[in-house]
Amino acid sequence: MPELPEVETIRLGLQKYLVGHTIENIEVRLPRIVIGDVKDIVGATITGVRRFGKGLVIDLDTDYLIAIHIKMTGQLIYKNQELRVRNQEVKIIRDMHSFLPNKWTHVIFTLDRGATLYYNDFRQFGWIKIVKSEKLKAQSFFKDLGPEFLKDLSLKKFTDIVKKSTVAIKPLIMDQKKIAGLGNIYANDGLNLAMIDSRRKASSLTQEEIEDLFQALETVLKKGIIYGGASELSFVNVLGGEGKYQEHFLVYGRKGKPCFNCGGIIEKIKLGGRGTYFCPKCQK
DNA sequence: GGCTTTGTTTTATA
DNA sequence: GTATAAAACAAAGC
Repeated sequence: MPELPEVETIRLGLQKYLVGHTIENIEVRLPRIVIGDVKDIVGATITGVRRFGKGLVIDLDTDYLIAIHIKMTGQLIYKNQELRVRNQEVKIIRDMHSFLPNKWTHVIFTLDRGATLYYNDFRQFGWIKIVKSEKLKAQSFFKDLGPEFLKDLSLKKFTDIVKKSTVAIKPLIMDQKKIAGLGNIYANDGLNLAMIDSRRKASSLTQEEIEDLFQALETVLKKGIIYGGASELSFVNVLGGEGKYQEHFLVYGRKGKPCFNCGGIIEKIKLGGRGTYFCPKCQK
């Protein structure tokens, strides 16, 4: 699912292709997705793209910005006349990506120089907010976001968070208010790599285990970014191409298969209301 | 038609 | 107020 590495993959693409483009028009096909007034940003030029946890921010040369959360199934796809040949070379993973706009296209940003940015979302969970830049940190989601891996989460901070919580370790590290960026894939895989039982009470982890987990989570997140994210459900990059991390899952989605670490058979349980994959043999 | 999927978001509880 | 838990929400595939 779109987690830190997937959203970072999108950010890198948007940063590369969108900066310098002017927004000429915005067509909103599903009003529920868009919060704020699109008229406020027509004519603005894109200056940069930032990421906060799983959230994206498109900065403009005006007082406004565009904040986007793609939740489970959102896609941001960039098309450009000049890139047409290149786009065709990108492997298409679902029919829904073949033609744009399609029935899951809810917002269409028409940019200058023949470019278009499509927002697709077949479950329609995502949102696009148009807000004054200074109000970003007052928005829900951004307001309560915790520190994040590979950015502003130090081992010390991580240790403090883990030690003072009585919640099971997996739901804890997936709590965006505590730590931003981890979702079900990377939380499961990181716990397997660190050989820690997802059900353990956070405060029961030793200092050594906390350090192992910190390292393991950074490792799987970096790996996710290197592979361009995991195209498990509907994730694609901004050119509509798929990521490769799903070919490297350690435990996520691998119920009944052998653990790469010890050969134990991976089990699936429900923890904190979410599917949890783990190896009962080596995750202690 | 019920169950499952996820990332918030809201509501309830301690 | 804080921490936690559980339910709700969205749509679609099986």
